[in-house]
Amino acid sequence: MTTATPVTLIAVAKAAGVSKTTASDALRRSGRVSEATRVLVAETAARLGYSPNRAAQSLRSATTATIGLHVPEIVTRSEYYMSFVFGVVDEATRHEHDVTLLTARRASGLRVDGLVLADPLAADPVVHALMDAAVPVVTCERFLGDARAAGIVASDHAAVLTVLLDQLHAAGARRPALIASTALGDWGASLQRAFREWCGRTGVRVLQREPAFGSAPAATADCVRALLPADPDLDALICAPDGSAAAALPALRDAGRVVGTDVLVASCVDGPALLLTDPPVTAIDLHPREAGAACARLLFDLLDGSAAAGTVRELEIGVHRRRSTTPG
Amino acid sequence: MTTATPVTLIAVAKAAGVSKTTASDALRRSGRVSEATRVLVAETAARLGYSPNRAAQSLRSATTATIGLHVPEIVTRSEYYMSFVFGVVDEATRHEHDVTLLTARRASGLRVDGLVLADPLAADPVVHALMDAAVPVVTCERFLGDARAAGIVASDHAAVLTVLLDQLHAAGARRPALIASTALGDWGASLQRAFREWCGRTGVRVLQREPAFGSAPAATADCVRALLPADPDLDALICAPDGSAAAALPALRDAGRVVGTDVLVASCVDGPALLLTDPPVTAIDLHPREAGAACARLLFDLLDGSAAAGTVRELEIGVHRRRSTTPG
DNA sequence: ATGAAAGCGCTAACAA
DNA sequence: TTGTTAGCGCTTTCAT
Repeated sequence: MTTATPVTLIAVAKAAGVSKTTASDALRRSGRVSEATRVLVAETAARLGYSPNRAAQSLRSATTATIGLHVPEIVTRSEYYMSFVFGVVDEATRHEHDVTLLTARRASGLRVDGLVLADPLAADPVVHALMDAAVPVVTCERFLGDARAAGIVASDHAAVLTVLLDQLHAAGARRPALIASTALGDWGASLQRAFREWCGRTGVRVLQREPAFGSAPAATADCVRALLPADPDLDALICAPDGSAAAALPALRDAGRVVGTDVLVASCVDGPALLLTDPPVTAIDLHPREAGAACARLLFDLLDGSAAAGTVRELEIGVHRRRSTTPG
Repeated sequence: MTTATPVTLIAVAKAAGVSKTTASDALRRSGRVSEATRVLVAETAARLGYSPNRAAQSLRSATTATIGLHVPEIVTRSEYYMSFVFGVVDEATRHEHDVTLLTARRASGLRVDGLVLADPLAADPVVHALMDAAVPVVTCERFLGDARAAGIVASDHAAVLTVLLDQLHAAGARRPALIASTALGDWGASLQRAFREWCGRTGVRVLQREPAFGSAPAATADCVRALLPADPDLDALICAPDGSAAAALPALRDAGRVVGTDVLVASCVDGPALLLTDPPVTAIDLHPREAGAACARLLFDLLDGSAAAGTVRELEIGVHRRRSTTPG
C-alpha cells in the first residue's frame, strides 16, 4: 500500500517550469498553450503520476463528474438490471464519469451532474424526488407521472410483441394469453395495449391477466393456475414479468399441458435461465446492457448540448425463437 | 424544475446572525457552540433548505463521503450480486455515504474513502489495482492474491457444505459429486477442500469436476453429461456456480435420471429460480444482501477506527432443504 | 462560547 | 502565448 499521492497541479507546473494556469490549460482546453508546452506539461504530469483533485475541480466548476443511477428495488432479482447497470457504468467510464447508485432518498442534496432512471415507476417516491432534481434526467422507458424527463430511451415493445404474436399465430396458436402488469410502468401498459390491438385485428378474444403485486414468479404461477380452468382452449402464453416464464412452465406441466406442443410459451424478458429450461423458452431480448449504455450516452449528449431536452431515442429489440414456440 | 440552490453556509450564518465558523460547528461537531445557537442554526439551515457542498467538504477534509464497490463482471447474470449491491448501498446510505461502481480501471485516481470488493478474483487486474489503493479495502471472501485486505467478511462455506453433505448422506446418497471451480477465488477452493475432507472421513471416493471457464450453466451441463457415463453410481450432485443447478436438472433428466429420487441435487447459491424448478432445489442461502451490508459496515468501522486493520468477520449462512434432496 | 483568517486544489477572469 | 490574481464553500487553527 503506497502512501497517498499529493501530486498537485502546482507540483506539475513547478516541475515543468510553467505557471499553474498554463499547466491547467495544457492538461485541459486546447488553443491556449503552444503544442510544445502542452507536450511538456503532459509528460511531466505523467512522470509525476499526477491525477487531478476531483473535489477541487468540482468546487470550482460546480460539476461532479458523476452521474446518478436508480434501478427499481422491487425487481432486485433480475439479471436485466445487473446488465443495465454495467452498461451505464461502461459508458460513464468512457466519459470519465463515476456512477453513484441511488436507492433511498438521500438526506443531503444529490451531487451528480445528471440522472439515469431505469424503468421509473410512477408509484415510487424516490423516482418522483429524482425526476424533480435540478439536473438532466434520462429514463429508460417513459415515466408515467407528471414530470417530464429531459431524455428518454425507449423500445418499441408494441411492435415486437406484435411480431411475436404473429409468430405464435403462424405456429397455430389461436387462443393466446398475456400476463402483464401495469404496476410496472409504461412497459407493461404498452404490452397490454399492443395485445388488445392485435386481438382486435385478429379477431380473437382478449385473454389477459394482471399478476398480483409482489413476487412476480409466484404471482404468475397463480395466474396460470387461474387461467387454465377458466379457459381450457388457451394454447399460447406470453409472460411479461422477468423470471415469470420459468414459473409458468411447471404450473402448465402440473395441469397436464405439454409446453411447445399443447401450449406455446414466450417471455417478454430474455435471460440465460430461459435457455436452460425444458424446452428453452422463446423470449424478447431487451438488450439491457445496450439500454444502459444508450441512457448514459443520451445523458452525456444532453449535458454537453449535443442533444436537446426532450430527445427520445429508440432502442432496437428483438425476438429469440426457441423450442417453446416451435411445435413439431 | 427549480433552479439550482445556492444556499451556502455563509447564507445560513448570516441569516442566523452568527459567523461562518459557528454555523459550521453548530451543524457538525458538538461541544463548541451553545445549545441555543445550535438549535437556532439548525432551524435556520432547515428553513433555508441548506445542503452542504460536498465538493467543498471534500476539498477541505480530503474525504469524499463515497465508497467504491467492485463486483466481478464475469458473473453478471447473478441475482446474488444484485442483492449484494443493494446491501452495500443501504448501509452506505445509513452512513451518509454514496456508492460508486468500479468496473474498469479508471484513468484518474479513484476518489473514494474506501472499497468493497465482492468475491475478488486473483486473476482480475482491476481487483489487483484496487487492492493496492491507498484506502481501506474490505473483501467479501478472502482474496487469494498477495495483497491483504484491511477487512474481510467471510462465511464458513466448509462447515455448511459439510452439513449439506451429511444431510445427503442421511438421505441415502453414497456417491456424491461436486461441481466447483477454483477459478472463482477462495469460495470454490474452500468448497473443494471441504468436499475432499468429507469424502476422506466418510470413506467415499472423491468425485469432483471443474467446469470449464466461461458460461457457468452451460459448462455445468457439460460436466453432468461427462460425469454420468463415467460414474453411473452417482446419486447426488452439488453445484457451486450460481445458476448451474438449474442447468444440471435438464441434463440429468435427459440421461433418464429422476431428480429427488435417483439423484439428489443441491446448489451452493440460493436464488428465487430454485424454488420454481421441478422439483425445487435445496440450496445454501448466502444471504447476499446481508453480506453486502456487513462489508460496508466493516468498512465504516475501519474508517472510524472502531475496527482494526485485519479484522475478519463471519457471516452466517445456511441450507434450505427442498424436494430435490428429500426422497420419498 | 464565538470570530477572523488561512487555505484545501483547481479554473476562469484579467493582465501582460 | 503565458503569468497573476481571485475566489468556488467549507473546515480548521488561532485568537479572543
